[in-house]
This record gives sequence, structure tokens and C-alpha cells, in this order.
Amino acid sequence: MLQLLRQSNLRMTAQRLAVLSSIDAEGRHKDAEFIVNAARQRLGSMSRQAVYDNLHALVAAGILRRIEPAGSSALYETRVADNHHHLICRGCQAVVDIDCVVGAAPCLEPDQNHGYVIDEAEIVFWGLCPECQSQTKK
Amino acid sequence: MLQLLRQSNLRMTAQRLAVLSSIDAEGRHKDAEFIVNAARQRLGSMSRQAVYDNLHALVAAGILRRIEPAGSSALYETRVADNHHHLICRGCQAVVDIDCVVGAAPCLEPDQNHGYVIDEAEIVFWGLCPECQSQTKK
DNA sequence: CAGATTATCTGGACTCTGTCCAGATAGCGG
DNA sequence: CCGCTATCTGGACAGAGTCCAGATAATCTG
Repeated sequence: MLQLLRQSNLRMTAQRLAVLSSIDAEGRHKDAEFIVNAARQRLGSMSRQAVYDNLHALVAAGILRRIEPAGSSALYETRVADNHHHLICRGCQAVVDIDCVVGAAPCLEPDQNHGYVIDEAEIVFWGLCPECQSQTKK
Repeated sequence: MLQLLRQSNLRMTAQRLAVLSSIDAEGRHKDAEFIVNAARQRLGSMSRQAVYDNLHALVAAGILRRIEPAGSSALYETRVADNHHHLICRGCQAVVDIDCVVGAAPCLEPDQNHGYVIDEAEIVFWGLCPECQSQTKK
């Protein structure tokens, strides 16, 4: 990890480490507000701007991945091996990871590319989590 | 169209029609600000709130579809036959439609559904449009 | 067609996320 | 230990959209 930071020409500051460890905590997909609070809890205090600066820097370095589900504010997750997708509950906005489906999915290479150079196909599955399902029935 | 409105128990007001026709204008995928301006041009004046109210009502009625690409504000498009996806330029945020790929794409039915009842698989392709490509090279 | 009902509109205050700015701090290479 | 800058801090500010309460105006009824 330290190596990753070094490679990206990122200094190892207390604030940066606080942000990183806050995201790695239980459960993934944290929003900026959560991270601000978690980091402050670790350091005593930290400016909101420093958190945003770090999130941006870490995303740019490829250490974090940022997702912006419709209806939620931006969420950050540690970038794992990769290219998994997300399944989001329409009721409570809970997010769970979905491993990338095996095999080169044909749907990820549209033939009509309109001249665009496509570099990523992002998939978001929408549904209702078990809890919200039972809540709806009531 | 009028029937659609009636079916959804929506009144036919001048404001509502202005919103609808503003979206149908050349090019699809309009944001709220564009619609506010377009509607005001047609009516002389219209409150921002009325525009939002209508957009929400029309989306709820299934007459409009709302997309929220990461990095852009919400965009609205008239709902066509359907289930096409979107290809967005990372440079200028331009959005073009991509027809749903033929055949039941296997990747759209994750086996590990975590107990969720999935009702939609949304796909967003990211890339660079022709124009932004040449701009980058310069 | 007049009256009643209530979906819609209006306008302004306000919230949430996130950004801009400029000066103060503090990692890290030498 | 020094100096260069990447980072931080704090506060003002901006964009997008929501909340509220009263005024309007489609539709429905008779």
C-alpha cells in the first residue's frame, strides 16, 4: 500500500492514512460524509477539504474507485482485483458487489460505437434487498 | 400522448405540455436547467418548481425516463419502446443511445443475487467521442 | 354552465454536496 | 537541517434540487 502511494507520488500523511483506513472499515462503499466523520474520529480533527482532496488524489491514483449511483451521493470503495459491478436496492440504497460475469460478455461491446473509443462498460443492477421486500409487503 | 397523461391521472396543463415538448426537441437527454429555459421560452414564465414537479410526475408515470450519469446532473429523455443503454463521453459528457444488445445477455442475470429481486440492469458505456479524441491528440 | 375538489403553480427560503481560494503546515529528497 | 511543494485548514461560495404555504386553474358533478 505504501508502495502504491509512493508510486503515485503521494505523500504519506496522517490525514491520508485516516481516509484510507476509514474506507477499509467494515462494509465497503462509503460516502464522503461518512469518511469525514470516521477520519475526524481517528485524528481529532480534519478539514472537509482535506478529505475531498485525498479522495480525489486516491481515485486518480487508482487506489480508490468512485461510484455515483443515481439517487445517492458519490461512494468510494477500495479497488480490488477488479471490475466487479454493483447491485443497488431501490428502497434503502444498499450496495453490494457483483462479480463480473465470466466470459467476455457480448453486451459489453456494442457494435454501433458512434466513433467513440469505449474504455469501460459500467453495469448497475437495480432491485429490492430482502429487507425492503418484506417491508413493502406489510 | 394525451391518453397517457389521462391514464396516469395527470392533468393537461400548459406547463406540463411545455415541459414535454421541450424534451422532444432536437437531440434527447436534456437536463433540468435546459428544460426550465425551454419551457419559459414557450410560456413566457414558469417556476422552477413546476418544472421539477412535472419531471417527477412524468417519470413516475413512465412517460419520461431519468438518467443520472456520474459527473452530470440528471437528464431526462422520452421513453421509447425501450431498454436501450447509454454511451457517454468522458471528455464532453455527450450522451448517445446504444440499442440493447440482441439476445438475452448472460451478464444481465447475476447468479449471486444476494436475495435481491432485480428488476433492471443499467449499462453505461464510457469513452471518448470523436471530437474529444482529436482534441486530446493535439 | 356554476360550484366544488384538489392537482398544479408560484416564489422564496433552505439543504446537501462539493468546489474555490489563499495562507499556513509539514512530508521527503538532498 | 534546508527547501520545495504537496497537503491542510477554514471560510466563502456554487449548483442542483427540495420544502413550504398560499394562490390558480383543470376536471368532475349536478
